[in-house]
Amino acid sequence: MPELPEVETVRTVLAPFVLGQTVTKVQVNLPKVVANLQPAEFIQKMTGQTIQNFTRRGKFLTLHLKSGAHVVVHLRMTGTLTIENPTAVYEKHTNLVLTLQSGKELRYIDSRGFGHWWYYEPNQNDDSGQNLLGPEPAEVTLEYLQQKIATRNTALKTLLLDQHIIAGIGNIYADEICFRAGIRPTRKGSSLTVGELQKLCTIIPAVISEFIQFHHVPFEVYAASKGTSYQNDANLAVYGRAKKACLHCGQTLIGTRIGQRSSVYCENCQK
DNA sequence: CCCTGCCTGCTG
DNA sequence: CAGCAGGCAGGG
Repeated sequence: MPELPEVETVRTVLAPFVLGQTVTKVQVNLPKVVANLQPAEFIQKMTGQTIQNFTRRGKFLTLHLKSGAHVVVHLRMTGTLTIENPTAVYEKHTNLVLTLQSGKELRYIDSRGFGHWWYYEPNQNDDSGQNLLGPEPAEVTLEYLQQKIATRNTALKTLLLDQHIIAGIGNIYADEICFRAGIRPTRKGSSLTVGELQKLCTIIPAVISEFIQFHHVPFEVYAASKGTSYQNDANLAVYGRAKKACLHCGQTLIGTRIGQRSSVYCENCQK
């Protein structure tokens, strides 16, 4: 569910509540959430740790602990993180809870249970997948796209969704990027002109950073929606708008499937 | 490369 | 009720 801009929102909104905090208690309510440890081991290793930094890479979040260990969190489709007082009612599917020295709780809620947490000791190899990610959208260059996109006989949309090529783009922003670039998501990477690759190079970071801005909400707003409202709907040009009028030309937007993912584009504005 | 499984919940 | 959901790994 959350893509890079949403994950970045989670990070910036929650950072003030977790930085410098010591974990006083750990609850694991759904064992499989912790991907690389048994719940009891995770609880034992995490209790008493101090959170020194909270970073994002693609759609992955990392809690850096003062001990040198680190914890990776991936929200997948439905994972959310919230800060609550211990007295607050527990949402259904509250799968993991870290109680902080402030008295507040960092709660991980995930109805589908696809998301994961990984714990790594200081010198342990991080096999969460975040080390295999492509560059952040802001780091993409024309040369890189020529090498990774222009050589591929695969739909542009599918390539944009590949985290090994570029980190952080999901189904929403893949469609939005294609629309903004005026390129049909069905186009093969190999069919793109240098001009189009150049356009992508500018538009990919622009769209991602714009939505990070849109999502910048005060904690109260974030908390009120239980970490699920990212305030992006009003700013989406094509995602979720199949059969509606294109905001640029008025033509009916096409809804289709590309690589098993729902996709929307404008036949007139995108070539 | 395509396809499935992982899960629950919401929508038509 | 079927079908679909903003993600990803694993297998063929």
